[in-house]
Amino acid sequence: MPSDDRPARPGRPRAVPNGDSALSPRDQILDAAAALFVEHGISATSTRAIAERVGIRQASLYYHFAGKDDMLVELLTTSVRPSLEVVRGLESRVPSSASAAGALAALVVIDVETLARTPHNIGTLYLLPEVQGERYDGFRAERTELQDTYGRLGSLAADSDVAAAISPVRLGGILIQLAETVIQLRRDGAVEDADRDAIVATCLRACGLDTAAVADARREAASLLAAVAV
Amino acid sequence: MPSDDRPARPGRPRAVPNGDSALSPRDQILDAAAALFVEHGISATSTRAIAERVGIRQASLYYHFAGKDDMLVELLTTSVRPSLEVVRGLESRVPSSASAAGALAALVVIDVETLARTPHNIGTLYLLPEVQGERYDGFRAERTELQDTYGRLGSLAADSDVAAAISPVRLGGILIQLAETVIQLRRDGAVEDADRDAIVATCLRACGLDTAAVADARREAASLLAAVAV
DNA sequence: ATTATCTATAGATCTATAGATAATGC
DNA sequence: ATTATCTATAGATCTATAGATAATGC
Repeated sequence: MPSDDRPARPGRPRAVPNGDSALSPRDQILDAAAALFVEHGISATSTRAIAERVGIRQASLYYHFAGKDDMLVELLTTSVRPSLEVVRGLESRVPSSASAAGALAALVVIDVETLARTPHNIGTLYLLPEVQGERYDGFRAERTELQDTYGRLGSLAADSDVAAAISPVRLGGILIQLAETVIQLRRDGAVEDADRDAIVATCLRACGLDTAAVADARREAASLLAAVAV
Repeated sequence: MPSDDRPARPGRPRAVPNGDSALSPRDQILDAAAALFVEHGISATSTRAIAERVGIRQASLYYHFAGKDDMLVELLTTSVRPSLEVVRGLESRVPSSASAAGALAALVVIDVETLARTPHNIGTLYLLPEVQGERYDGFRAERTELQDTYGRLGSLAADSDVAAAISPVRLGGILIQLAETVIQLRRDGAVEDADRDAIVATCLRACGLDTAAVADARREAASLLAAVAV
């Protein structure tokens, strides 16, 4: 059996031995905090509960984090960062090498995919009242940047009737909300391909694209993403 | 001045006199709890904080409610109930006296309006993790009924391409989420007519309706609502 | 010596109950 | 007598710090 005892790190051993997590203690804590924050909320999660889930004593958390807030900040950033990075690359290609509709479709695909894969569905954390405090302005700014991109691409992609009726800011709010539908879906159960497809298509239709235009945009998105792919 | 001293009720007077609220003590408590739950979350709101906001002592809450849970249940129900009632009346008119698209438009208008007017934006409470517990099954069932109605009306109203691509359940999830965009908008600031219009139009477009069909549905919704009006 | 944990605990809550009290209403 | 409040408080947390300890690494 390949029971490799990973390079034992210095420090007093845990009262309850580590189990087999390959994660650093820091990441073990973040993972436990994420699961509990999502399930019970932030204030309802005690530092003791987090520690218990990790398998260490409550006080030991403070060696790694200043407190729950500190953990939260790190969790929040991981939940937008990936979309944001792809997005920054994407927008620069419009309209020279990509249509706005194609780029929007790609954005939605990426964002939905990121949210669908996020550990413990931490996208839900954004909805919690604690996160509305100034303490998290930095994170909210990143999310706003994402929303603005939705607004810009959406307005560019929009059919003239939609563009006339809905301002970019409003459209951005609606589109990001649509993409985030996936968060709610995950709450209720598994997210299937058909769910993702439905969300992407709805975002495009929200901009006034018809069935043919939707199909075109998706095709374009697929190749765009293949080009940017990791 | 019409400073009518409302019929003084029996009971020991408050240490800090009532101010001028026309609400019953029970409703004063609900109102304070709503504001604090929305702003800080449920667990982060102490019974002491609620009492303080009302202007009574912490222990006095327990004369009216068994605890925070008890208040929450009541708040949640007020936030769906109104939409639900109108909705039950609405659906029965399809397709005899109303088209599905017209009825869907009416549903969205009502729901958005209800959420836009709800005191302290208590629609946000639904998003909190505490509400996912079984304790609130009853409430969640009502919300599911609303979602199902969105799914049924949406699928009936849908253009054949959309109907083929998106199942009623999924469509219901997407549409209710769209309507609830108004909750997020309220978080950021005032909700304007243009916001409501944008949401209603987007729901219809999500079903594959084009500009002309959207306009028709809205017109129909207006007269439907006039007929059901309070 | 450094690192990562541990044990112990102070101080600050927070919830919910017991029992007293100050009004009204009969 | 009934009602709606009050005061006081027990018991259960919960957070964050101080200081000890058991490893590794030099």
